[in-house]
Amino acid sequence: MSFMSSPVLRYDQRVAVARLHALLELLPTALDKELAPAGITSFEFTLLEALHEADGHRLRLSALASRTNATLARLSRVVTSLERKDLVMRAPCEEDGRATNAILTDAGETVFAESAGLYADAVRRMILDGLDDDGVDQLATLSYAILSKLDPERRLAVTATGADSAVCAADPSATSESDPECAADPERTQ
Amino acid sequence: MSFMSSPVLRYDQRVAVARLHALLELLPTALDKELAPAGITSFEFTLLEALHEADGHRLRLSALASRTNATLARLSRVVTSLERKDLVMRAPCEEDGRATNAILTDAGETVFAESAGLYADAVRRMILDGLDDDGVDQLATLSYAILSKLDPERRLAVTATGADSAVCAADPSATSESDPECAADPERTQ
DNA sequence: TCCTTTTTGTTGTACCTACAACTGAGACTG
DNA sequence: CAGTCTCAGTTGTAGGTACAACAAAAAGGA
Repeated sequence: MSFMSSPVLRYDQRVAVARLHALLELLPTALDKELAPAGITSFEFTLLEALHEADGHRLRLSALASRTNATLARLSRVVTSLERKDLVMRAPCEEDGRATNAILTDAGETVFAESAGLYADAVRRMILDGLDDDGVDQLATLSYAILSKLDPERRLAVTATGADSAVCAADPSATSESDPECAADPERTQ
Repeated sequence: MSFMSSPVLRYDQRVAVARLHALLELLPTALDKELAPAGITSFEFTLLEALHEADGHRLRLSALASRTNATLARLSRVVTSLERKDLVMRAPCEEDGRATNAILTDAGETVFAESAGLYADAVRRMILDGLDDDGVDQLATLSYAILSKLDPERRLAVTATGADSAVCAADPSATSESDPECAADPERTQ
């Protein structure tokens, strides 16, 4: 019990971590500000995007939680908020009485379409623009490496193996026999 | 007005951004959980660390804001909270009647010392462990590239040029003639 | 069938953060 | 010195998020 992992980090490690920390502090707020004109947050955009890409424009809350890397509790509240703005509807799931589907409304689809450009521009301007192809590749690899340590059991959509993991537009055959009424996805955040 | 920057991103870009987004969502919470045993948040640790490294264990609130990439409003509240826990004291600045110094107390020093190992371990386990030296270097470079776009005027400590930028343990001669009574640092967050 | 466990959400509570309005102290001008 | 401007911090308010306790449905066992 005398040495424990050395208490301090190397200088270059500290620099890297400090910068990452600054990024964690600043980027979310900055992204949110870019989407403010559309009346939604960056997280809400991700949610609308997940619904847009989903079969039947609907997804179970637990599936949404997995896609958006959020807690079910958080998701429930955000969906309630989006419901008040008429961007999303709730509908009970026919197949499973416990489950609830979140469904993108027409108004939600409109807002998503409007904010998609806004979001893409923001992402380009604040993240991608200075990076060459190698940089993008490194960003993906590094992020994945860290995420893997945060989610070793690969319960999240981002760390899931397979082509549909992060951003594929819909995964038509994700669950074998489920009809569009109940979008499935067994994984959840916590 | 017919083409606007192409509305969608390339697949590899979307993957990288989605992963980064997941990181922004998950890492802060995960880090906070690691520090919970010490009774402070990751942000509070950064604040204590900044004070610990500062000359005379004191820093003006605006300087702290710059170091921690936070708003002055936020900082004011966090310092109040730390004051209630006796980890930090407030003292008016002798040189400038407007300014307030935050001073690390002995108890604060103790908590910092205790949580430093906790934090270093967490950072290693959740961020650094899977990365080789190239990875660390890429992380630093990528983060800096993005931060530069968020803070083009280099008002923040992380993006400041010079050796004291991110993590140097104290910068003894930061301000030419200021005595330890009033730690200076003209830059602020907003 | 009855009982227990797991899964899916929901909600009470507490805390944290952003934004904007505000106070008080220097600085600068005439 | 009055008037104005800027700077440093504080605080009201609103909204977001986490954690834990909860209810209801489904699954699994004896």
